[in-house]
Amino acid sequence: MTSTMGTRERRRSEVTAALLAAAKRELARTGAAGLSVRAVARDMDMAPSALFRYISGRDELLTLLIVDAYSRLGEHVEAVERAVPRSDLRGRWRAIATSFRGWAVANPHEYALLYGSPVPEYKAPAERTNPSGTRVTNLLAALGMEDATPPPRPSIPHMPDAAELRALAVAADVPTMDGDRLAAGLLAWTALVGAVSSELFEQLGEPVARLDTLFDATVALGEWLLFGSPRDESA
Amino acid sequence: MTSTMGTRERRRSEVTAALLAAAKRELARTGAAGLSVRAVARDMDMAPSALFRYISGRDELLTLLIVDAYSRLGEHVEAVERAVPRSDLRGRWRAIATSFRGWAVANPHEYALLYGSPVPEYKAPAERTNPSGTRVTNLLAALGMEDATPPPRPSIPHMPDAAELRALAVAADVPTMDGDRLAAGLLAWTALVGAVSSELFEQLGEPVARLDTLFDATVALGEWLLFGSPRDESA
DNA sequence: TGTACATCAGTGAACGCGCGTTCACTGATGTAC
DNA sequence: TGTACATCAGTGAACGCGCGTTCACTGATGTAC
Repeated sequence: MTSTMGTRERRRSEVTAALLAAAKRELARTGAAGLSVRAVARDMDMAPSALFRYISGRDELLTLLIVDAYSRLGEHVEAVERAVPRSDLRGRWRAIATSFRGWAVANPHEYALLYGSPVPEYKAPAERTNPSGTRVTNLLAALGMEDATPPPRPSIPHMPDAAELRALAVAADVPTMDGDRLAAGLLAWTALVGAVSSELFEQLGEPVARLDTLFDATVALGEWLLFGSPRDESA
Repeated sequence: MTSTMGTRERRRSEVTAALLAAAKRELARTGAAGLSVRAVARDMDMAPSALFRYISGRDELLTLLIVDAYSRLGEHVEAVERAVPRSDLRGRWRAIATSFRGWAVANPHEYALLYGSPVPEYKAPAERTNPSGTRVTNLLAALGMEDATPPPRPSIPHMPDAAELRALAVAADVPTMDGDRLAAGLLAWTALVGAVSSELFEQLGEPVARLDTLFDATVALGEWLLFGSPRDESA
């Protein structure tokens, strides 16, 4: 009988959806640090106290927003990546990187919530944020696992030694991935985050405002880290 | 007669210093978003209204903190870099990168203020933050200018074409630097920021908590971007 | 050196504001018979 | 189908709080003669 919903049940899910929508509008307006229960209530034309029937407090509002943002980001990146032929590993990386940036630029406050400074006095509950929070990096991990060829790229000098990398692979939950490839993936990922954060948080100053070029270079760098020079493929 | 200061003048500079010190304590305690004039006054055992003799309002408090943080970061990185022999360009890069991270880890809230999400409703006045805000990147730029050898490293595939890079060099205020080197410097820089932000903002999840290894790899990557493989030097 | 006046630092009360959260309430929806 | 009671959603007033900023004030420091 879950197909027919009573008035109450239907209304409850409607209000829950409206609450999330209003919270997202508020987030886009003021950013995470300024988010307030009362402002969300105002946006919904409801009494502030009413929201406590749906959330336990301000912290849960933040958690809701984080989970939603991770989910929408994951959805977006997955969809773009899915459109690339499975065998085109390099293209899949490029799709991940560019769609990640695209979403961030379109949703700057959400991006800041996920990848910017932590909100003071708030600690996200890992058991709720983890499932959606790892979707993008999971795509990267899958890429690394599918690439069956032995590490093809010239080793970066002074790369941490194999033992440490093996320990890292185990710790990162991909114990069968070889260490070099894992390190390459993590490097590509942090470089990507750094490029997007630098762009969005406006740290590079006006001169470098048009960053498409720099971003292209970041994508190329990641591709090289993951798969080596294209020339190497024929070899 | 600037050598002798009257009671007023001396007291004024004492209080100004105490104000900055108190603001820094508050920043370390609550983070930038929660910073308040009243809390700083409380820390100084003064009436909140008294502070308005020294600052124009909350925004100036933030500006003061930003300038101070950039200055101390710059001081720290410059000091460490200065201790490396001028001819050891690779060592100078490594000194910049590791001391940058070291300062960030020791001063997480300051780092977040400079390189994390922007504070909502606050726009830093560029004319005040620029001089100190560019000290670290200036060190990098100097490094690039001193390295007289032609771009020694294997070109990263799909690197943006020369014309775009030339435009970027002009825009970035180092018109005489060749484009490849500039792109390499910017990549190394954003990768560094990404590695440090990922670590400090705890985005990589518990498993990868011990990140020394990953950071070493980031430094190695930057070195390779800037100077190529060590083998190339003999060639 | 002494006096009269001007400048300035710091106080304390007050302003209006928005915040998170609690609580007794009313009216509508659901359930048992 | 109709009635009696239970459950639940939403209201509105209230709580105590911290915030930024203004303002009239007092008492100390500096200046002119």
